[in-house]
Amino acid sequence: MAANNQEPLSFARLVTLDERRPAYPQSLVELAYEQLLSMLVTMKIAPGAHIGIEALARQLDISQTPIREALTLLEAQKLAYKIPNVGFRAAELLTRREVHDLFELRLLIEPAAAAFAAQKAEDGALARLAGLAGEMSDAQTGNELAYAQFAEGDAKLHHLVAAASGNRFIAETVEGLHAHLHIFRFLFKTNATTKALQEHEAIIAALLARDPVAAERAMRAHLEASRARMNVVLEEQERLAAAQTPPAPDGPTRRGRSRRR
Amino acid sequence: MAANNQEPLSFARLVTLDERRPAYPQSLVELAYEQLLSMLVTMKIAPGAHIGIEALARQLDISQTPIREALTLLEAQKLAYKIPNVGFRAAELLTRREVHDLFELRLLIEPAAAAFAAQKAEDGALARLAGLAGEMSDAQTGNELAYAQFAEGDAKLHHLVAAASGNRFIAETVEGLHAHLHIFRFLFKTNATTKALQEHEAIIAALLARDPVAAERAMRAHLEASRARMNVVLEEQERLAAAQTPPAPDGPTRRGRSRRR
DNA sequence: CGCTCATATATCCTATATGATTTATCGGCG
DNA sequence: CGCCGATAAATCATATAGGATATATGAGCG
Repeated sequence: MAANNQEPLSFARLVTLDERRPAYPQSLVELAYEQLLSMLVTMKIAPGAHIGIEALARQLDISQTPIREALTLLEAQKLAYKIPNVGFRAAELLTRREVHDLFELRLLIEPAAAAFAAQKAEDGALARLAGLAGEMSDAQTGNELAYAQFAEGDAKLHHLVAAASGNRFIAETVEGLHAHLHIFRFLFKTNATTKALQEHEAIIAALLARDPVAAERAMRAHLEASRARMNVVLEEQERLAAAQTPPAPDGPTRRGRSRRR
Repeated sequence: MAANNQEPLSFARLVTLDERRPAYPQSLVELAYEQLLSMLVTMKIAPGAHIGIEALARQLDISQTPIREALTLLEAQKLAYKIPNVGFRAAELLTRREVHDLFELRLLIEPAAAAFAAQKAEDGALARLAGLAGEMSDAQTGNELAYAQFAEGDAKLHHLVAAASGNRFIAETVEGLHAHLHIFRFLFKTNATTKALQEHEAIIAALLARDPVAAERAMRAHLEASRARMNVVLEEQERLAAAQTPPAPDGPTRRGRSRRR
Protein backbone atom coordinates (compact mmCIF):
# COMPACT_ATOMS: atom_id res chain seq x y z
CA MET A 1 0.00 0.00 0.00
CA ALA A 2 0.92 3.65 0.24
CA ALA A 3 1.37 4.66 -3.37
CA ASN A 4 3.21 7.93 -3.52
CA ASN A 5 2.78 10.67 -6.04
CA GLN A 6 5.89 12.75 -5.94
CA GLU A 7 7.71 14.79 -8.49
CA PRO A 8 6.95 13.74 -12.03
CA LEU A 9 10.51 12.59 -12.62
CA SER A 10 11.96 15.43 -14.60
CA PHE A 11 15.34 13.93 -15.31
CA ALA A 12 14.32 10.59 -16.60
CA ARG A 13 16.16 9.04 -19.48
CA LEU A 14 19.40 10.90 -19.17
CA VAL A 15 21.88 8.24 -20.01
CA THR A 16 19.73 6.13 -22.25
CA LEU A 17 18.94 8.78 -24.77
CA ASP A 18 18.22 6.34 -27.51
CA GLU A 19 15.81 7.31 -30.21
CA ARG A 20 12.24 6.14 -30.63
CA ARG A 21 11.07 4.06 -27.69
CA PRO A 22 7.72 2.49 -26.88
CA ALA A 23 7.93 4.59 -23.75
CA TYR A 24 4.56 3.69 -22.37
CA PRO A 25 4.50 0.23 -20.88
CA GLN A 26 8.09 0.12 -19.74
CA SER A 27 9.47 -2.46 -17.43
CA LEU A 28 9.55 -1.78 -13.72
CA VAL A 29 13.30 -2.24 -13.81
CA GLU A 30 13.61 0.58 -16.32
CA LEU A 31 11.30 2.71 -14.27
CA ALA A 32 13.26 2.12 -11.10
CA TYR A 33 16.48 2.73 -13.00
CA GLU A 34 15.33 6.08 -14.29
CA GLN A 35 14.01 7.15 -10.94
CA LEU A 36 17.25 6.18 -9.26
CA LEU A 37 19.30 7.88 -11.94
CA SER A 38 17.36 11.08 -11.53
CA MET A 39 17.81 10.89 -7.77
CA LEU A 40 21.54 10.46 -8.17
CA VAL A 41 21.86 13.23 -10.72
CA THR A 42 19.83 15.69 -8.72
CA MET A 43 21.78 14.80 -5.59
CA LYS A 44 18.59 13.75 -3.88
CA ILE A 45 20.77 10.82 -2.99
CA ALA A 46 24.07 12.22 -1.78
CA PRO A 47 27.28 10.94 -3.40
CA GLY A 48 28.59 8.67 -0.69
CA ALA A 49 25.23 7.79 0.74
CA HIS A 50 23.85 4.38 1.51
CA ILE A 51 20.98 3.23 -0.70
CA GLY A 52 18.59 1.05 1.25
CA ILE A 53 16.61 -1.37 -0.85
CA GLU A 54 13.44 -1.79 1.12
CA ALA A 55 13.27 1.93 1.78
CA LEU A 56 13.34 2.57 -1.94
CA ALA A 57 10.86 -0.21 -2.52
CA ARG A 58 8.37 1.51 -0.25
CA GLN A 59 9.18 4.95 -1.58
CA LEU A 60 8.71 4.02 -5.23
CA ASP A 61 5.97 1.50 -4.49
CA ILE A 62 7.90 -1.17 -6.36
CA SER A 63 8.98 -4.54 -5.11
CA GLN A 64 12.56 -5.20 -4.09
CA THR A 65 13.46 -7.41 -7.02
CA PRO A 66 13.33 -4.75 -9.77
CA ILE A 67 15.04 -2.24 -7.50
CA ARG A 68 17.88 -4.64 -6.98
CA GLU A 69 18.24 -5.17 -10.71
CA ALA A 70 18.26 -1.45 -11.38
CA LEU A 71 20.97 -1.02 -8.77
CA THR A 72 22.97 -3.77 -10.40
CA LEU A 73 22.72 -1.88 -13.67
CA LEU A 74 23.90 1.31 -12.04
CA GLU A 75 26.74 -0.58 -10.45
CA ALA A 76 27.87 -1.80 -13.85
CA GLN A 77 27.95 1.83 -14.98
CA LYS A 78 30.02 2.70 -11.94
CA LEU A 79 27.38 5.10 -10.74
CA ALA A 80 26.92 3.00 -7.63
CA TYR A 81 28.89 0.30 -5.95
CA LYS A 82 28.01 -2.65 -3.80
CA ILE A 83 29.58 -4.06 -0.69
CA PRO A 84 28.58 -7.71 -0.66
CA ASN A 85 26.57 -8.22 2.47
CA VAL A 86 26.13 -4.60 3.39
CA GLY A 87 24.34 -2.93 0.52
CA PHE A 88 24.61 -0.42 -2.26
CA ARG A 89 26.03 3.08 -2.02
CA ALA A 90 26.01 5.94 -4.44
CA ALA A 91 29.34 6.47 -6.17
CA GLU A 92 31.58 9.11 -4.71
CA LEU A 93 31.75 12.45 -6.45
CA LEU A 94 34.57 12.54 -8.95
CA THR A 95 37.66 14.24 -7.63
CA ARG A 96 39.35 16.95 -9.59
CA ARG A 97 42.00 14.52 -10.64
CA GLU A 98 39.42 12.01 -11.79
CA VAL A 99 37.70 14.64 -13.87
CA HIS A 100 41.05 15.42 -15.40
CA ASP A 101 41.61 11.74 -16.17
CA LEU A 102 38.14 11.40 -17.60
CA PHE A 103 38.80 14.20 -20.05
CA GLU A 104 42.19 12.72 -20.80
CA LEU A 105 40.50 9.57 -22.02
CA ARG A 106 37.84 11.50 -23.88
CA LEU A 107 40.60 13.42 -25.61
CA LEU A 108 42.03 10.16 -26.83
CA ILE A 109 38.74 8.96 -28.24
CA GLU A 110 36.45 11.76 -29.28
CA PRO A 111 38.67 13.83 -31.57
CA ALA A 112 39.46 10.67 -33.49
CA ALA A 113 35.78 9.80 -33.46
CA ALA A 114 35.01 13.18 -34.97
CA ALA A 115 37.53 12.57 -37.71
CA PHE A 116 36.01 9.19 -38.46
CA ALA A 117 32.55 10.71 -38.47
CA ALA A 118 33.61 13.35 -40.96
CA GLN A 119 34.73 10.61 -43.29
CA LYS A 120 32.25 7.82 -42.76
CA ALA A 121 29.07 9.34 -41.37
CA GLU A 122 25.85 8.40 -43.11
CA ASP A 123 23.62 11.14 -44.40
CA GLY A 124 21.02 10.55 -41.72
CA ALA A 125 23.56 11.17 -39.00
CA LEU A 126 24.61 14.43 -40.58
CA ALA A 127 20.98 15.45 -40.88
CA ARG A 128 20.48 14.89 -37.16
CA LEU A 129 23.57 16.94 -36.44
CA ALA A 130 22.26 19.76 -38.57
CA GLY A 131 18.98 19.60 -36.71
CA LEU A 132 20.79 19.75 -33.40
CA ALA A 133 22.65 22.83 -34.57
CA GLY A 134 19.31 24.49 -35.17
CA GLU A 135 18.03 23.59 -31.70
CA MET A 136 21.12 24.84 -29.97
CA SER A 137 21.23 28.17 -31.75
CA ASP A 138 17.83 28.92 -30.27
CA ALA A 139 19.04 28.46 -26.72
CA GLN A 140 19.89 31.51 -24.69
CA THR A 141 23.03 31.70 -22.64
CA GLY A 142 22.25 34.20 -19.95
CA ASN A 143 19.10 32.51 -18.84
CA GLU A 144 18.83 30.70 -15.53
CA LEU A 145 17.48 27.25 -16.25
CA ALA A 146 18.60 27.40 -19.88
CA TYR A 147 21.70 25.63 -18.68
CA ALA A 148 19.86 22.34 -18.61
CA GLN A 149 19.05 22.91 -22.24
CA PHE A 150 22.71 23.45 -23.00
CA ALA A 151 23.78 20.37 -21.09
CA GLU A 152 21.27 18.25 -22.95
CA GLY A 153 22.52 19.62 -26.25
CA ASP A 154 26.10 18.94 -25.28
CA ALA A 155 25.31 15.35 -24.37
CA LYS A 156 23.41 14.85 -27.61
CA LEU A 157 26.24 16.29 -29.65
CA HIS A 158 28.90 14.03 -28.23
CA HIS A 159 26.56 11.08 -28.50
CA LEU A 160 25.75 11.80 -32.14
CA VAL A 161 29.36 12.29 -33.11
CA ALA A 162 30.39 9.05 -31.45
CA ALA A 163 27.56 7.20 -33.15
CA ALA A 164 28.35 8.79 -36.49
CA SER A 165 31.87 7.43 -36.30
CA GLY A 166 30.37 4.14 -37.36
CA ASN A 167 32.31 2.35 -34.63
CA ARG A 168 30.02 0.60 -32.22
CA PHE A 169 32.62 0.42 -29.47
CA ILE A 170 33.43 4.09 -29.68
CA ALA A 171 29.76 4.92 -29.36
CA GLU A 172 29.26 2.67 -26.36
CA THR A 173 32.38 3.88 -24.59
CA VAL A 174 31.68 7.57 -25.08
CA GLU A 175 28.16 7.06 -23.86
CA GLY A 176 29.40 5.28 -20.78
CA LEU A 177 31.94 7.93 -19.97
CA HIS A 178 29.49 10.76 -20.30
CA ALA A 179 27.26 9.34 -17.61
CA HIS A 180 29.72 10.36 -14.93
CA LEU A 181 29.44 14.00 -15.86
CA HIS A 182 25.72 14.37 -15.45
CA ILE A 183 26.08 14.87 -11.74
CA PHE A 184 28.24 17.91 -12.25
CA ARG A 185 25.48 19.71 -14.06
CA PHE A 186 24.00 20.64 -10.76
CA LEU A 187 27.14 21.90 -9.17
CA PHE A 188 27.79 24.72 -11.54
CA LYS A 189 26.65 26.09 -14.82
CA THR A 190 29.93 27.45 -16.02
CA ASN A 191 30.04 25.53 -19.25
CA ALA A 192 27.06 27.30 -20.76
CA THR A 193 29.03 30.15 -22.15
CA THR A 194 28.73 31.72 -25.55
CA LYS A 195 32.17 30.35 -26.17
CA ALA A 196 31.02 26.80 -25.61
CA LEU A 197 28.22 27.28 -28.09
CA GLN A 198 30.71 28.50 -30.65
CA GLU A 199 32.80 25.41 -30.06
CA HIS A 200 29.78 23.25 -30.71
CA GLU A 201 29.04 25.09 -33.90
CA ALA A 202 32.60 24.65 -35.09
CA ILE A 203 32.39 20.90 -34.58
CA ILE A 204 29.12 20.58 -36.43
CA ALA A 205 30.28 22.82 -39.27
CA ALA A 206 33.40 20.74 -39.78
CA LEU A 207 31.38 17.55 -39.83
CA LEU A 208 28.85 18.88 -42.29
CA ALA A 209 31.75 19.95 -44.47
CA ARG A 210 33.13 16.40 -44.08
CA ASP A 211 36.50 17.81 -43.08
CA PRO A 212 38.23 15.27 -40.81
CA VAL A 213 41.13 17.46 -39.82
CA ALA A 214 38.97 20.39 -38.83
CA ALA A 215 36.52 18.12 -37.02
CA GLU A 216 39.26 16.51 -34.99
CA ARG A 217 40.78 19.87 -34.15
CA ALA A 218 37.42 21.39 -33.20
CA MET A 219 36.53 18.49 -30.96
CA ARG A 220 39.90 18.57 -29.24
CA ALA A 221 39.65 22.30 -28.69
CA HIS A 222 36.17 21.92 -27.25
CA LEU A 223 37.18 19.19 -24.85
CA GLU A 224 40.24 21.06 -23.68
CA ALA A 225 38.30 24.23 -23.15
CA SER A 226 35.57 22.35 -21.33
CA ARG A 227 38.09 20.67 -19.10
CA ALA A 228 39.70 24.00 -18.31
CA ARG A 229 36.35 25.54 -17.42
CA MET A 230 35.53 22.68 -15.12
CA ASN A 231 38.93 22.75 -13.54
CA VAL A 232 38.55 26.36 -12.51
CA VAL A 233 35.34 25.68 -10.68
CA LEU A 234 36.61 22.50 -9.09
CA GLU A 235 39.69 24.23 -7.75
CA GLU A 236 37.46 26.87 -6.25
CA GLN A 237 35.23 24.30 -4.60
CA GLU A 238 38.24 22.42 -3.33
CA ARG A 239 39.55 25.50 -1.62
CA LEU A 240 36.18 26.22 -0.05
CA ALA A 241 35.73 22.67 1.15
CA ALA A 242 39.20 22.53 2.65
CA ALA A 243 38.59 25.67 4.68
CA GLN A 244 35.10 24.73 5.73
CA THR A 245 34.89 21.18 7.05
CA PRO A 246 38.17 19.45 7.80
CA PRO A 247 36.58 16.50 9.62
CA ALA A 248 34.01 14.66 7.45
CA PRO A 249 35.40 11.23 6.69
CA ASP A 250 32.48 9.08 5.54
CA GLY A 251 28.87 9.42 4.52
CA PRO A 252 25.78 8.75 6.60
CA THR A 253 25.93 5.23 7.96
CA ARG A 254 23.24 3.81 10.15
CA ARG A 255 22.46 0.18 10.78
CA GLY A 256 21.54 -2.06 13.64
CA ARG A 257 18.74 -1.02 15.89
CA SER A 258 17.79 2.58 16.14
CA ARG A 259 15.48 2.89 19.12
CA ARG A 260 15.99 1.53 22.61
CA ARG A 261 13.75 2.09 25.62
CA MET B 1 16.41 -31.13 -5.37
CA ALA B 2 18.73 -32.54 -8.00
CA ALA B 3 22.05 -30.98 -7.16
CA ASN B 4 24.38 -31.44 -10.09
CA ASN B 5 28.07 -32.04 -10.02
CA GLN B 6 29.39 -31.12 -13.41
CA GLU B 7 32.66 -29.78 -14.65
CA PRO B 8 34.64 -27.95 -12.00
CA LEU B 9 34.32 -24.63 -13.82
CA SER B 10 37.69 -24.26 -15.40
CA PHE B 11 37.28 -20.78 -16.81
CA ALA B 12 35.96 -18.93 -13.84
CA ARG B 13 37.14 -15.44 -13.15
CA LEU B 14 38.25 -14.45 -16.61
CA VAL B 15 37.13 -10.89 -16.76
CA THR B 16 37.39 -10.06 -13.11
CA LEU B 17 41.03 -10.79 -12.71
CA ASP B 18 41.42 -8.50 -9.78
CA GLU B 19 43.99 -9.32 -7.20
CA ARG B 20 43.43 -10.71 -3.73
CA ARG B 21 39.86 -11.80 -3.22
CA PRO B 22 38.14 -13.58 -0.34
CA ALA B 23 37.29 -16.13 -3.00
CA TYR B 24 35.65 -18.68 -0.77
CA PRO B 25 32.27 -17.58 0.43
CA GLN B 26 31.27 -15.69 -2.68
CA SER B 27 27.83 -14.46 -3.41
CA LEU B 28 25.55 -16.63 -5.49
CA VAL B 29 25.31 -13.82 -8.00
CA GLU B 30 29.06 -13.89 -8.48
CA LEU B 31 28.99 -17.65 -8.73
CA ALA B 32 26.27 -17.60 -11.33
CA TYR B 33 28.09 -14.85 -13.16
CA GLU B 34 31.30 -16.80 -13.37
CA GLN B 35 29.55 -19.96 -14.40
CA LEU B 36 27.69 -18.13 -17.12
CA LEU B 37 30.81 -16.36 -18.28
CA SER B 38 32.67 -19.61 -18.56
CA MET B 39 29.78 -21.12 -20.50
CA LEU B 40 29.79 -18.21 -22.91
CA VAL B 41 33.53 -18.21 -23.36
CA THR B 42 33.75 -21.95 -23.92
CA MET B 43 30.84 -21.76 -26.35
CA LYS B 44 28.87 -24.16 -24.21
CA ILE B 45 26.23 -21.55 -24.84
CA ALA B 46 26.31 -20.75 -28.54
CA PRO B 47 26.63 -17.10 -29.57
CA GLY B 48 23.09 -16.33 -30.68
CA ALA B 49 21.42 -18.83 -28.39
CA HIS B 50 18.55 -18.25 -26.04
CA ILE B 51 19.38 -18.40 -22.34
CA GLY B 52 16.46 -19.75 -20.37
CA ILE B 53 16.35 -18.64 -16.77
CA GLU B 54 14.62 -21.51 -15.07
CA ALA B 55 16.65 -24.00 -17.06
CA LEU B 56 19.83 -22.43 -15.73
CA ALA B 57 18.36 -22.26 -12.27
CA ARG B 58 17.86 -26.01 -12.27
CA GLN B 59 21.18 -26.70 -13.95
CA LEU B 60 23.23 -24.65 -11.50
CA ASP B 61 20.96 -25.45 -8.57
CA ILE B 62 20.54 -21.76 -7.88
CA SER B 63 17.34 -19.81 -7.59
CA GLN B 64 16.14 -17.59 -10.41
CA THR B 65 16.80 -14.28 -8.72
CA PRO B 66 20.62 -14.46 -8.64
CA ILE B 67 20.65 -15.87 -12.16
CA ARG B 68 18.68 -12.91 -13.36
CA GLU B 69 21.07 -10.49 -11.71
CA ALA B 70 24.07 -12.20 -13.20
CA LEU B 71 22.46 -11.95 -16.61
CA THR B 72 21.81 -8.28 -16.04
CA LEU B 73 25.49 -7.85 -15.30
CA LEU B 74 26.47 -9.66 -18.47
CA GLU B 75 24.04 -7.54 -20.40
CA ALA B 76 25.72 -4.39 -19.13
CA GLN B 77 29.00 -5.77 -20.45
CA LYS B 78 27.35 -6.43 -23.79
CA LEU B 79 28.08 -10.11 -23.52
CA ALA B 80 24.36 -10.82 -23.55
CA TYR B 81 21.29 -8.87 -24.44
CA LYS B 82 17.71 -8.94 -23.34
CA ILE B 83 14.48 -8.71 -25.26
CA PRO B 84 11.97 -7.38 -22.78
CA ASN B 85 9.33 -10.01 -22.43
CA VAL B 86 11.10 -12.74 -24.26
CA GLY B 87 14.33 -13.42 -22.44
CA PHE B 88 18.09 -13.19 -22.59
CA ARG B 89 20.28 -14.29 -25.46
CA ALA B 90 24.02 -14.66 -25.75
CA ALA B 91 25.65 -11.87 -27.70
CA GLU B 92 26.35 -12.55 -31.33
CA LEU B 93 29.89 -13.37 -32.29
CA LEU B 94 31.77 -10.27 -33.33
CA THR B 95 31.92 -9.80 -37.06
CA ARG B 96 35.20 -9.17 -38.79
CA ARG B 97 34.32 -5.53 -39.08
CA GLU B 98 33.51 -5.30 -35.39
CA VAL B 99 36.81 -6.86 -34.48
CA HIS B 100 38.46 -4.28 -36.67
CA ASP B 101 36.55 -1.49 -34.94
CA LEU B 102 37.40 -2.91 -31.54
CA PHE B 103 41.09 -2.76 -32.33
CA GLU B 104 40.64 0.68 -33.78
CA LEU B 105 39.46 1.89 -30.41
CA ARG B 106 42.12 -0.03 -28.56
CA LEU B 107 44.69 1.63 -30.79
CA LEU B 108 43.39 4.99 -29.68
CA ILE B 109 43.65 4.15 -26.01
CA GLU B 110 46.30 1.60 -25.23
CA PRO B 111 49.38 3.11 -26.88
CA ALA B 112 48.69 6.32 -25.03
CA ALA B 113 48.10 4.32 -21.88
CA ALA B 114 51.49 2.70 -22.32
CA ALA B 115 53.09 6.10 -22.66
CA PHE B 116 51.39 7.30 -19.51
CA ALA B 117 52.44 4.17 -17.71
CA ALA B 118 56.03 4.67 -18.68
CA GLN B 119 55.91 8.09 -17.10
CA LYS B 120 53.67 7.69 -14.11
CA ALA B 121 53.66 4.02 -13.12
CA GLU B 122 54.32 3.26 -9.50
CA ASP B 123 57.15 0.91 -8.61
CA GLY B 124 54.76 -1.85 -7.59
CA ALA B 125 53.17 -1.86 -11.01
CA LEU B 126 56.53 -2.13 -12.69
CA ALA B 127 57.44 -4.97 -10.40
CA ARG B 128 54.33 -6.86 -11.39
CA LEU B 129 55.14 -6.27 -15.03
CA ALA B 130 58.63 -7.63 -14.52
CA GLY B 131 57.15 -10.68 -12.83
CA LEU B 132 54.79 -11.21 -15.73
CA ALA B 133 57.71 -11.06 -18.12
CA GLY B 134 59.30 -13.90 -16.20
CA GLU B 135 56.14 -16.01 -16.36
CA MET B 136 55.69 -15.49 -20.05
CA SER B 137 59.26 -16.34 -20.97
CA ASP B 138 58.67 -19.76 -19.46
CA ALA B 139 55.73 -20.48 -21.72
CA GLN B 140 56.28 -22.58 -24.79
CA THR B 141 54.88 -21.60 -28.14
CA GLY B 142 54.60 -24.85 -30.02
CA ASN B 143 52.64 -26.60 -27.33
CA GLU B 144 49.00 -27.43 -27.71
CA LEU B 145 47.20 -26.11 -24.69
CA ALA B 146 49.94 -23.62 -23.96
CA TYR B 147 47.86 -21.16 -25.90
CA ALA B 148 45.60 -20.67 -22.93
CA GLN B 149 48.68 -19.68 -20.99
CA PHE B 150 49.58 -17.15 -23.64
CA ALA B 151 46.09 -15.70 -23.77
CA GLU B 152 46.06 -15.29 -20.03
CA GLY B 153 49.40 -13.55 -20.15
CA ASP B 154 48.21 -11.26 -22.92
CA ALA B 155 45.12 -10.30 -20.95
CA LYS B 156 47.20 -9.67 -17.84
CA LEU B 157 49.67 -7.54 -19.74
CA HIS B 158 47.08 -5.22 -21.22
CA HIS B 159 45.32 -5.05 -17.89
CA LEU B 160 48.48 -4.17 -16.03
CA VAL B 161 49.52 -1.51 -18.51
CA ALA B 162 46.11 0.10 -18.41
CA ALA B 163 46.13 0.07 -14.63
CA ALA B 164 49.68 1.40 -14.50
CA SER B 165 48.61 4.42 -16.53
CA GLY B 166 47.19 5.72 -13.29
CA ASN B 167 43.97 6.63 -15.05
CA ARG B 168 41.01 4.85 -13.58
CA PHE B 169 38.84 5.31 -16.65
CA ILE B 170 41.45 3.96 -18.99
CA ALA B 171 41.80 0.88 -16.83
CA GLU B 172 38.05 0.29 -16.69
CA THR B 173 37.55 0.83 -20.39
CA VAL B 174 40.40 -1.41 -21.49
CA GLU B 175 39.16 -4.11 -19.17
CA GLY B 176 35.67 -3.85 -20.59
CA LEU B 177 36.85 -4.00 -24.16
CA HIS B 178 39.01 -7.01 -23.58
CA ALA B 179 36.06 -9.08 -22.42
CA HIS B 180 34.75 -9.33 -25.95
CA LEU B 181 37.89 -11.04 -27.12
CA HIS B 182 37.84 -13.93 -24.70
CA ILE B 183 35.43 -15.83 -26.87
CA PHE B 184 37.85 -15.82 -29.77
CA ARG B 185 40.41 -17.72 -27.79
CA PHE B 186 38.58 -20.90 -28.59
CA LEU B 187 38.24 -20.30 -32.28
CA PHE B 188 41.90 -20.20 -33.13
CA LYS B 189 45.26 -20.08 -31.53
CA THR B 190 47.04 -18.03 -34.10
CA ASN B 191 48.16 -15.29 -31.79
CA ALA B 192 50.49 -17.46 -29.79
CA THR B 193 53.42 -17.00 -32.05
CA THR B 194 57.01 -16.37 -31.12
CA LYS B 195 56.52 -12.99 -32.70
CA ALA B 196 53.71 -12.11 -30.32
CA LEU B 197 55.89 -13.00 -27.37
CA GLN B 198 58.60 -10.73 -28.68
CA GLU B 199 56.06 -7.92 -28.97
CA HIS B 200 55.11 -8.43 -25.36
CA GLU B 201 58.71 -8.36 -24.29
CA ALA B 202 59.28 -5.13 -26.18
CA ILE B 203 56.39 -3.46 -24.39
CA ILE B 204 57.56 -4.55 -20.97
CA ALA B 205 61.15 -3.59 -21.68
CA ALA B 206 60.12 -0.09 -22.73
CA LEU B 207 58.03 0.33 -19.62
CA LEU B 208 60.77 -0.87 -17.31
CA ALA B 209 63.08 1.59 -19.01
CA ARG B 210 60.41 4.25 -18.44
CA ASP B 211 60.60 5.24 -22.09
CA PRO B 212 57.21 6.65 -23.13
CA VAL B 213 57.93 6.89 -26.82
CA ALA B 214 59.18 3.35 -27.10
CA ALA B 215 56.31 2.04 -24.99
CA GLU B 216 53.73 3.75 -27.13
CA ARG B 217 55.33 2.50 -30.31
CA ALA B 218 55.68 -1.05 -28.99
CA MET B 219 52.07 -1.19 -27.91
CA ARG B 220 50.85 0.17 -31.21
CA ALA B 221 52.95 -2.34 -33.11
CA HIS B 222 51.63 -5.18 -30.98
CA LEU B 223 48.01 -4.20 -31.46
CA GLU B 224 48.39 -3.75 -35.18
CA ALA B 225 50.15 -7.07 -35.55
CA SER B 226 47.55 -8.76 -33.40
CA ARG B 227 44.75 -7.26 -35.44
CA ALA B 228 46.39 -8.42 -38.63
CA ARG B 229 46.79 -11.94 -37.30
CA MET B 230 43.15 -12.09 -36.29
CA ASN B 231 42.02 -10.66 -39.58
CA VAL B 232 43.70 -13.41 -41.54
CA VAL B 233 41.90 -16.11 -39.62
CA LEU B 234 38.58 -14.31 -39.70
CA GLU B 235 38.74 -13.89 -43.45
CA GLU B 236 39.42 -17.58 -43.75
CA GLN B 237 36.47 -18.48 -41.54
CA GLU B 238 34.26 -16.08 -43.41
CA ARG B 239 35.05 -17.77 -46.67
CA LEU B 240 34.40 -21.19 -45.21
CA ALA B 241 31.12 -20.16 -43.65
CA ALA B 242 29.89 -18.55 -46.83
CA ALA B 243 30.50 -21.70 -48.82
CA GLN B 244 29.15 -24.04 -46.20
CA THR B 245 25.80 -22.96 -44.81
CA PRO B 246 23.98 -20.22 -46.69
CA PRO B 247 20.66 -20.67 -44.81
CA ALA B 248 21.00 -20.31 -41.02
CA PRO B 249 19.23 -17.14 -39.97
CA ASP B 250 18.63 -17.39 -36.22
CA GLY B 251 19.61 -19.51 -33.26
CA PRO B 252 17.59 -22.21 -31.56
CA THR B 253 14.22 -20.81 -30.53
CA ARG B 254 11.62 -22.87 -28.77
CA ARG B 255 8.73 -21.72 -26.68
CA GLY B 256 5.15 -22.58 -26.10
CA ARG B 257 4.18 -26.17 -25.38
CA SER B 258 6.38 -28.97 -26.54
CA ARG B 259 4.41 -32.17 -26.13
CA ARG B 260 0.89 -32.89 -27.30
CA ARG B 261 -0.93 -36.21 -27.04
C1' DC C 1 37.88 3.02 33.59
C1' DG C 2 38.73 0.61 29.05
C1' DC C 3 38.24 -3.49 26.36
C1' DT C 4 36.05 -7.78 24.87
C1' DC C 5 32.20 -10.70 24.12
C1' DA C 6 27.31 -11.73 23.69
C1' DT C 7 22.78 -10.36 22.06
C1' DA C 8 19.37 -7.95 19.39
C1' DT C 9 17.87 -5.76 15.15
C1' DA C 10 17.96 -3.99 10.78
C1' DT C 11 19.25 -5.11 6.28
C1' DC C 12 20.65 -7.76 2.63
C1' DC C 13 20.38 -12.19 0.08
C1' DT C 14 17.97 -16.08 -1.61
C1' DA C 15 13.99 -18.87 -2.51
C1' DT C 16 9.38 -19.65 -3.88
C1' DA C 17 4.75 -18.38 -5.49
C1' DT C 18 1.65 -15.59 -8.27
C1' DG C 19 0.53 -12.82 -12.29
C1' DA C 20 1.41 -11.12 -17.16
C1' DT C 21 2.96 -11.76 -21.81
C1' DT C 22 4.51 -14.09 -25.62
C1' DT C 23 4.60 -18.08 -28.68
C1' DA C 24 3.06 -22.26 -30.67
C1' DT C 25 -0.62 -25.37 -31.95
C1' DC C 26 -5.25 -26.37 -33.54
C1' DG C 27 -9.80 -25.60 -35.44
C1' DG C 28 -12.73 -22.98 -38.51
C1' DC C 29 -13.76 -20.17 -42.40
C1' DG C 30 -12.96 -18.18 -46.95
C1' DC D 1 -6.33 -26.02 -49.63
C1' DG D 2 -4.44 -21.94 -47.32
C1' DC D 3 -4.96 -18.14 -44.15
C1' DC D 4 -6.56 -16.39 -39.77
C1' DG D 5 -8.17 -16.19 -35.05
C1' DA D 6 -8.75 -18.57 -30.44
C1' DT D 7 -6.72 -21.44 -26.88
C1' DA D 8 -3.04 -23.58 -24.19
C1' DA D 9 1.47 -23.72 -22.27
C1' DA D 10 5.79 -22.20 -21.38
C1' DT D 11 8.51 -18.48 -19.96
C1' DC D 12 9.47 -14.08 -18.23
C1' DA D 13 8.41 -10.49 -14.71
C1' DT D 14 7.12 -9.21 -10.14
C1' DA D 15 5.80 -9.76 -5.39
C1' DT D 16 6.39 -11.69 -0.97
C1' DA D 17 8.41 -14.61 2.61
C1' DG D 18 12.15 -16.83 5.06
C1' DG D 19 17.10 -17.48 6.15
C1' DA D 20 21.78 -15.40 6.64
C1' DT D 21 24.94 -11.66 7.70
C1' DA D 22 26.71 -7.55 9.54
C1' DT D 23 26.35 -3.72 12.82
C1' DA D 24 25.30 -1.54 17.04
C1' DT D 25 24.27 -1.70 21.94
C1' DG D 26 25.16 -3.22 26.59
C1' DA D 27 27.07 -6.20 30.19
C1' DG D 28 30.97 -8.39 32.21
C1' DC D 29 35.75 -8.76 33.12
C1' DG D 30 40.51 -7.19 33.44
